[in-house]
Amino acid sequence: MEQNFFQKVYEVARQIPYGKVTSYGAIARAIGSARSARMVGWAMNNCPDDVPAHRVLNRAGVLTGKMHFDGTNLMQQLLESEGIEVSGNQVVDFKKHFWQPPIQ
DNA sequence: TGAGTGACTGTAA
DNA sequence: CTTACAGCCACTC
Repeated sequence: MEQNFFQKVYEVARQIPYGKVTSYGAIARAIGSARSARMVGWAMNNCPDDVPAHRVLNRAGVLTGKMHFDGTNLMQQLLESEGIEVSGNQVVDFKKHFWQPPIQ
């Protein structure tokens, strides 16, 4: 299988700058499948180590995938280490840290 | 081959 | 304002 979809997801996810975050929908739109936001999250389930999955959140800025990380608070700590404030499972000033991936 | 599922999103009530 | 529902695509069983 080509797995082109996954490759595109990873390619976009890798472009997320340090200290920035984006949403599944934004990535889905960037790869031309705006309605495949769920698939983006599914792709993250197989995320390679070189893909900063902790910078990918849902539209509300909530760490929906935090449970998929080894540590219960690993995702939050990674974000905080990049200068992003996290309250509980939600990012503070999400829009401020939001990064729009380039539409291909 | 068909039905079920998911790290989501947007609109409706 | 908050809560619910339906749509969506790709993948697994």
